Amino acid sequence: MDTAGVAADTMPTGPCARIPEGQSAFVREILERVGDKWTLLVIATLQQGVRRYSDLHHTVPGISQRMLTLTLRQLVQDGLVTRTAYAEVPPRVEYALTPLGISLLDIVGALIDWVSTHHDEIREHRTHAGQATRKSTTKPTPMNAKS
Amino acid sequence: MDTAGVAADTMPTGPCARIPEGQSAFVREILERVGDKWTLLVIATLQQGVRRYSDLHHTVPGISQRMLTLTLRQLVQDGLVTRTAYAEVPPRVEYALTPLGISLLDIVGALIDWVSTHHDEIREHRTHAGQATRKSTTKPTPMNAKS
DNA sequence: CAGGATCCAGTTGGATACTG
DNA sequence: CAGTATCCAACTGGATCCTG
Repeated sequence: MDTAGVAADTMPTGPCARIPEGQSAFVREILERVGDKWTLLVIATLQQGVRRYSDLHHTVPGISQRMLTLTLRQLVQDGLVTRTAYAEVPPRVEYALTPLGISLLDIVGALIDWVSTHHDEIREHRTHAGQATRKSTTKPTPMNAKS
Repeated sequence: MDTAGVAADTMPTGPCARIPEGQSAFVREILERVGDKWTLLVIATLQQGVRRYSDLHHTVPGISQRMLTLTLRQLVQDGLVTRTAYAEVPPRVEYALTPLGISLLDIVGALIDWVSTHHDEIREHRTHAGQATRKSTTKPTPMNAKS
């Protein structure tokens, strides 16, 4: 899958192809959206259907009420999740993914898949890192005879 | 917008359809890898070819030496980027993406593409959010539970 | 030029307690 | 049950100075 060229439309590979500043703003926007600690986890849980607050609190291991509330509120505000509150005596609130949220989850699935595929490869690098990164013993074209 | 019945009725996957704990660990690993402030930006810059330290420092707007060094070191350690140091009088170090890093960038491209497509949609939600998310005045089916 | 070391501000996020 | 509010520890990341 390393040979697949999916979306490189706005990324010209020319010699002077510096990174567009607008593009970096986009990258930032992604990270601020899904790059926090719980957003993706909540979305992934919501993928399996409508969930109540306590359900989410129980399903996502280790999340606090504060973080769950904050994450959900952000997701609702961004239109990725719907919130439905029932005015019952025991309060009941249900959260569900919107089509927009589902589409995001679809993209994220590819990322999860990537990590599942390469995470052992990465871990291998992490363990004994630093043998080819040494001073260039292979000598590509060093020593420009500066002096 | 208010059609929250996206997949509400579809409650399959049985009672034990909770999110796999191993999966959440994977999600975490993704975020800790590419979810920081600069990693994706550096990778995106490296997509355009081999870059020197100062090149990266100049190309990625606003990054500090500390963060550039830390990000690069992490990427090299994970096997996503190669580091080549030339033993010249003016030190020269070049960074380049490995096939693994390229494959990651390919996945991330899809994410960028998603944001490019839906970011105006999200912004629209963010601006006037909070009218359909109110207490259910429509009274869906507030059936009194048993107790 | 490339990067290490240190200090410090801003932010994230967890634990707890309280409310409607 | 479904949050809200407050406090606080940990981490992130920027600025600056220093080294090979």
